[in-house]
Amino acid sequence: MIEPVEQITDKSLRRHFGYSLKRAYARVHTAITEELNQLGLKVISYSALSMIVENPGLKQSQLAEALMIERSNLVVIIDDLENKNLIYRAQLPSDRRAYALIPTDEGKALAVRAGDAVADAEAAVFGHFDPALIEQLRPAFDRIWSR
Amino acid sequence: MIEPVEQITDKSLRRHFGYSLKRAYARVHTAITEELNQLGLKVISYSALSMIVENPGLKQSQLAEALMIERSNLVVIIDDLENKNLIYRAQLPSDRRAYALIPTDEGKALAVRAGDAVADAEAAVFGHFDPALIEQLRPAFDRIWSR
DNA sequence: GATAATAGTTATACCGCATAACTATTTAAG
DNA sequence: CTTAAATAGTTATGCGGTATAACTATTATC
Repeated sequence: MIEPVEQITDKSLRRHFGYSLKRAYARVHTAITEELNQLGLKVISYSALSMIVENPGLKQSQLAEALMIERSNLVVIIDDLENKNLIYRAQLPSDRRAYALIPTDEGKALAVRAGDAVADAEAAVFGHFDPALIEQLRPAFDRIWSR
Repeated sequence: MIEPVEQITDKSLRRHFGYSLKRAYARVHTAITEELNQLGLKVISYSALSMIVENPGLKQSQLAEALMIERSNLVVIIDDLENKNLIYRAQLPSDRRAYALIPTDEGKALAVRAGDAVADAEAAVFGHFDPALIEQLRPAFDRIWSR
C-alpha cells in the first residue's frame, strides 16, 4: 500500500558542502544582478567594463581570455557597452586586426559606481560574516580556482 | 598614441568576494559533473534520485518544490530516471492526479555510489581546507540561503 | 611568396530555467 | 449536489548563458 509522504527531508544532499556553496552563491549572484540591473549592466558586462577601465587599450581577445569567455560571446557585450557610450573600439596601429578597448569618462564613472553597488550587495549578503573569516576564505577559494 | 597592453590585471574584480565564490563553485561543479557523468547522471538528476531514495513515495510536485525547480522541468528528469530503471511512477490510490515516485533497487544502489562519487569529488577540490573550517562554513552558508 | 596563425565576427546549437496553456482530478463554495 | 477553484502532471515555447564552426581580414612564419 502506497501512502503519501508528508515531511520531505534532504539529509543525503546536505551531506555535500557543494550544495551549501551553490545556494550561497545563488543568493550573492541574485543580489549583485539586481544591483547591476539598476545601472543597466549585467554581471558579465560589469566585469568587462571593470577590466577595460583597469586595463585601457587591451584587445578583445585578451579580455575574453581574462574573463574566461569565448571571443564570439564577448562581441555582443562590447557592442552593448559601446552603444551605451561606456567604452569605444579604437584602432590599434600596431595590429589592424585588433581593437584597443578604451573606456569613456562615462564608463569610468559607471565602473566606480557599479563596483560600489556590487560591494554593497555583497556586504548585505555576508553582513553576518566575521570580516576576518572572509579574508581567510578569499585566498583559500582563490587557490581552488587557480590550481 | 595607443599602445598594446602586455600585462592584464583584475584587481578591481578581485575586490569582490563573490568572484572568489563563483570561481570556487565553478571548480566544484565541474568536478562533480564529471564524476556523475561517468555514472550517467547529471547534477539535477542525481539530486532527484537522492531525494526519491530518501523520501520514497513523494510526489513530483513535492520533489520539484524541494529541489526548487519548476514542475514542468522535472518531468523530463523523472522520465530519464524511469527510462534508466532507477525509479518508477506508482499510482497513488489517495490521489489519482499524482504519482508516487519509488526507487528501484538499482536506483538505491546507484544513489549510494553517486553520493560517494560526489563526496570524493568535493574532497579532491576542498582537500586543502581544514575540515573544521568546512563545518564552520556550512551553517554560515546555509543561513545565507534560508533567509 | 605560400602557409599558418591570430583577431574579430556571424550563425548556430545546446542547456538550464521560466512561463503559459492544457487535461485530468480533487477540493471548496454556494 | 453542482459548480467553481485549486492542484498534479504534461507539453510547448522562449530567453539567457555558453560552446563550436565557419568566415574575412590581417599578421607572422617558413
